Amino acid sequence: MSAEISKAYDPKLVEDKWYAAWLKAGHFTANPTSAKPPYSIVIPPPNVTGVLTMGHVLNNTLQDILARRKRMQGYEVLWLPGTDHAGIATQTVVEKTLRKQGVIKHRDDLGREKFLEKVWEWKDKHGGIIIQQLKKLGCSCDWSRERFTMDEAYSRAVLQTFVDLYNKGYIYRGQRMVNWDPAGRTALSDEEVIMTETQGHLWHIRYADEIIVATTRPETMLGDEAVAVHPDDPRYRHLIGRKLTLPLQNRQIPVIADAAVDPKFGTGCVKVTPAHDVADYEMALRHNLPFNVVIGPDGLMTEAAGEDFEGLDRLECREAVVEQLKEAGLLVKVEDYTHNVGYSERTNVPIEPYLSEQWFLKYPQVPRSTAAVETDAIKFYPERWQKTYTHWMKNIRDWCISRQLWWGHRIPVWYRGAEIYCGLEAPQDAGWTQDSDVLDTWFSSWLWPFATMDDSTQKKFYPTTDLVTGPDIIFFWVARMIMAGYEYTDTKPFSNVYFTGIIRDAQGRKMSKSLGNSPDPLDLIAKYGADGLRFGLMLIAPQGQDILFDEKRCEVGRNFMNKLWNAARFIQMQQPGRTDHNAHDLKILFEMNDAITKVTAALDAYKFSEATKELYDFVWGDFCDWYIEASKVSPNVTVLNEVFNVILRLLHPFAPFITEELWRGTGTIQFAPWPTVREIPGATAAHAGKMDELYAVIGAGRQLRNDYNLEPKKRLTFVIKTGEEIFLKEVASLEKFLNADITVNAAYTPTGVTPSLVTKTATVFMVGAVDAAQERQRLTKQLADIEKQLTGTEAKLANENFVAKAAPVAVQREREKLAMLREQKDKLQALLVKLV
RNA sequence: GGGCGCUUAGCUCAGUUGGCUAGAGCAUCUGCUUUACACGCAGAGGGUCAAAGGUUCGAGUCCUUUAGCGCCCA
Repeated sequence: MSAEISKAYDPKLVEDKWYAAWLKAGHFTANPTSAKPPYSIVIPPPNVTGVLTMGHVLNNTLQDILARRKRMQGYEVLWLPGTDHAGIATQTVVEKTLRKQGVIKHRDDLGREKFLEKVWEWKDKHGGIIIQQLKKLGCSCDWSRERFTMDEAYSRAVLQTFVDLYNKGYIYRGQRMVNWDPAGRTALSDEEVIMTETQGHLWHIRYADEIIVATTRPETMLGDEAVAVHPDDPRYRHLIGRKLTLPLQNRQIPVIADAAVDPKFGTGCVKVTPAHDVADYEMALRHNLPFNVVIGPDGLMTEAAGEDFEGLDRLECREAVVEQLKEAGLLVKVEDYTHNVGYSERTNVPIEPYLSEQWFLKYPQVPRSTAAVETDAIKFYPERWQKTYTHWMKNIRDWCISRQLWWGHRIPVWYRGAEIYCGLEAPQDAGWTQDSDVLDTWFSSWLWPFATMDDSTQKKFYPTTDLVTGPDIIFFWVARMIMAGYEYTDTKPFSNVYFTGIIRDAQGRKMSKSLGNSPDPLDLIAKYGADGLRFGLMLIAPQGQDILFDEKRCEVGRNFMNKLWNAARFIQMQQPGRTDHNAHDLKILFEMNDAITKVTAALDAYKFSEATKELYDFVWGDFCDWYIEASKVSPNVTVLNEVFNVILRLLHPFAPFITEELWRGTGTIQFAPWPTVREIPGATAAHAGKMDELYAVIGAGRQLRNDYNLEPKKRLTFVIKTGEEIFLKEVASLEKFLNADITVNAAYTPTGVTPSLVTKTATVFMVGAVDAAQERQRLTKQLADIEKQLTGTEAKLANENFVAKAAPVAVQREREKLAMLREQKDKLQALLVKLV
């Protein structure tokens, strides 16, 4: 620390400097040959082309806190970073950009290879941004081990996994109804579909004299192959087996009976569109109906839809169909109707059920993975996510893993006529064509905890210890990693999973780019410092609760860093003096031990905001408000330094930069030992209690001063009436705190009107100021307060049940309280009598 | 329809296995260039703990029901 230290803390002069120094020293690099016990955590890989959001700030601050504390606790720490290729998101962004630039209309214009070149170019240009941003935040990742899901070695592991699961029979190909994203022109897994309650209509259409069907999607009628009724529905039994003419298409379709029909829905007869509805598809299989595809993969109507409709977008077609039905007099009525519609997580367009040839995975290791979480072999924080996990695992369905994209790991399967070959390399002989699909991005990220590690790293650091992620990807990622871990490493991939809350804006809305309510973390870092941002956020991030973020929070963090900075300035200005432990020293040393205990326990339990609050209160309240103020009377520089040293160490995981800057110990604070409680003679809870009473008297004195509007500058005179010894010893500090001349006198009797306040063990008299009326009012109010409490306590003790059944400690406590309150009451009454 | 969570001061939230007068930060009000800090100091006001019922000597805390909000799954 330089001799001249500025009044206000400026993080800009500190943060980048230290981060560069840490990198240069290689402090974040994990050593697999170390003798220290291992601690490891893998980053949830952000989208390679993404930028830092508040969600990332939260998530990565938590991981950094875990990693930094473990380093201080003597672990060999690996925090493994990396990015995800995010197939559909990245491809969409690149395609959109090229389109805007006028380079192409569609990726087909470039062709697969050229397009992929463009994506790689994009990745090289934008791929590093989020990594740089994580560094700004102070993340202590081992950058030498940074991985990308499309790295050569990683890709090989992904393909190897596919081949292996194929050979084991877990992977199969089949013609199925899948969730189709017509904008991305790809299949999606169930998890990528977001069900949204949508206001729509229910159109009632007359198919024949007696048959009216109700539908939310009239455009699909062009592909109808039947009308179905419930077999026991008396209204329609006589129609089963008959044929009717499908309106607009003039095709003959049968009336069939199927128990899946709900007689209560609409009129009780439903249209059956085998190729465009999941339930209808199942029904068609049962009844051997043809699959008539009228909506193409691009969301446009096909030739089969008829010449009036071919080429129309599915939503335009809906209007056109309704219009023609209306003209034909077949539209019976239209009702408003609220129903759930699936939207693509990525492109935000309504999902189309679509019949296509896709690859599916039957999940391996399901029972073992389910049990792991149920038995706490893998522990979830907060615990309640267990239920969500278990429910999903017990209702697990095969995973559609093929995507009709170009950006990703291409499926390692080749075809030649009816022959299929699955392997890491293409077959040598001629005539083979590779499957054109790529794998779902999550099919690569489920291998992340181990596929990112080379052998020696794995040997030391796998399985990993903690995982920090959002509950929104519990199925996408967490569950799948557990299954992959057991399948490929025969062990769990991590022991603890901490689920963060979701960051929302001050109005509780999810932060999103389109709403523009997501502040740029880099702006916040520039304004408040990374430490301030981290600390402010940690203060409001309780376990498992969503976080309503407001920029004001960062101010609290910044102010706290400034407070810490100025405490350091104060200490720096002190001259060595006294070395004994006075009452204030013992008090702060007790509180220090208490803080060490509480912060350690909170972090052990993953209660980050509790730890942060404890630090805030200890530093600002105990240390700055009381101990530094007391030090102004007579400092003990050794104790000031010892306590401050502990503060810096406790705070380092939360605020790495400023603590390193202020650190006066040897070497970097990053490897300074995590504080532990030290036995200090006299630094007891009993002593701290006495000191709290002293502080209460100071509070009473200040209150008297304020109540009588006396300036802080004005020197006052107080008499403290008490038999407590500590007050006699602390006259000097009382005088400093109260800016007053203090007399301690156990037998004091005031003459005339003397404002006073009664505390638990003392009465504080402010000698000299006079206002009988005001004083009577004050004392009366205080007396009323005491009497109210007294009534409650008396009632409690008068209750035989309480005395008989309550814990003896509780009863004893009440008795002591009663005695104290009676004493206070007597004192107040005596004072009031004198005022008359 | 099933599951989970939330409801405490104007705002955002703490509140351990039930037990001192329910706390903090922000905001508000009063007074302060007190020689670490106005990103500060001292003090004050502000709450029927969503509602009802129950268990208990005692409920913000445990149980039941209801209402509102949010999320997940069908």
